[in-house]
Amino acid sequence: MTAAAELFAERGVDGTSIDAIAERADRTSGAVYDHFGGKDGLLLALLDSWVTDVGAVIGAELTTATSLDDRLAVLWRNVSAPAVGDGRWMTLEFELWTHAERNPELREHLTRRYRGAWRGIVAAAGGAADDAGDVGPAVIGLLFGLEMMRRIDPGRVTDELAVDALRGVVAGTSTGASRT
Amino acid sequence: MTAAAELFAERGVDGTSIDAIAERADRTSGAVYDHFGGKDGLLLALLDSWVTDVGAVIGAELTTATSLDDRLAVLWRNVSAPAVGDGRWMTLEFELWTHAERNPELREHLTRRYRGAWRGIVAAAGGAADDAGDVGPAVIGLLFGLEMMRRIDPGRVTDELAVDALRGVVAGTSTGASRT
DNA sequence: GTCTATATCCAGATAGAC
DNA sequence: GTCTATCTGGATATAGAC
Repeated sequence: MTAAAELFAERGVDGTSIDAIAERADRTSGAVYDHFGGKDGLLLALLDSWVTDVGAVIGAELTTATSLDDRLAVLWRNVSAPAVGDGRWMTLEFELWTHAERNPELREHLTRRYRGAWRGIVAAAGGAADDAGDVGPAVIGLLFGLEMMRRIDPGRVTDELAVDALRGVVAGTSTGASRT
Repeated sequence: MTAAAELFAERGVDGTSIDAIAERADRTSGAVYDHFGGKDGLLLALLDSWVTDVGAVIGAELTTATSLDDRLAVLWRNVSAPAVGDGRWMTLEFELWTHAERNPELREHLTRRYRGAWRGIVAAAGGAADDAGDVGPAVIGLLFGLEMMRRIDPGRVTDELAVDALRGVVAGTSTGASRT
């Protein structure tokens, strides 16, 4: 799975053959098929493992963050410069999303996964624990979108910009936000 | 190019062969190579054509939108339910981004393209025309990220949520926003 | 659990004729 | 500007032995 994560990040999922993965892991393709059933199964297994790791890191860092801005900065840091993987897992995450668009089984898996993440955001981003609705998708969406923009023009998306934008989204989607 | 756009959206860029594109266009692969030089050239041409179309639609719709919320709704509608293409161009856009991650030439092209888009956002989203910095990447990032979330769970990301979140981001990243 | 060997198929790309 | 023909390489997936 480590070999697959590396190669997927380097060459993309479609650009990586099972043989290449097996070779990097000092195995043969037969073993990969036996374990994961194919590339999709490997993708799913990888996805699950990654979510666990990043979630754990964020959870740990949040316990030492006091202000809202600190907590938002923790989220952003784990997206823009994560300690997990080789620091490029967002590339892989976007690719998983693309694949899910055309694979119903994978899409259902992602739906479940993201619903959990959205729920987790409420505690991290707001104080309003009763607001289980809009903050989650808005904050995660913004985190992902900002990272996309940052990859396109790294100098343009600063940490300060990210926290400013996140604070705005939290204010705009929390319960009781003013609506024009 | 229409054939390519359709097939890319249906099966993904890597899942589409030049032969398949040529066949749908009632041509042969030789003609495609002659015109675009290969799949990457075709991708670039497609990208340019799409930007022109969507930009024109948004520009037209913005002239009839008066309030800030109306203008933000115009932006969101053209991302979540665009009139251009078969309504699924965001899938293609995300895939182009993924390819750009591993193709410097394509990435430079995207950087130029997005810088233009960010500039265009200032007029649409704010009143503050002097604030050429943070609003653009923040708003486009949020639009893209929200659309990602909507694809994962369509019922969860309503138009109202999107406009609320966009309004928050505009407030948070405009000049003079309060910083804690 | 992993290997070898192989079946089957399709990809990108180019040369040269029309 | 488009075609046919073809070279060359690599992909998925499985069967069966160890």
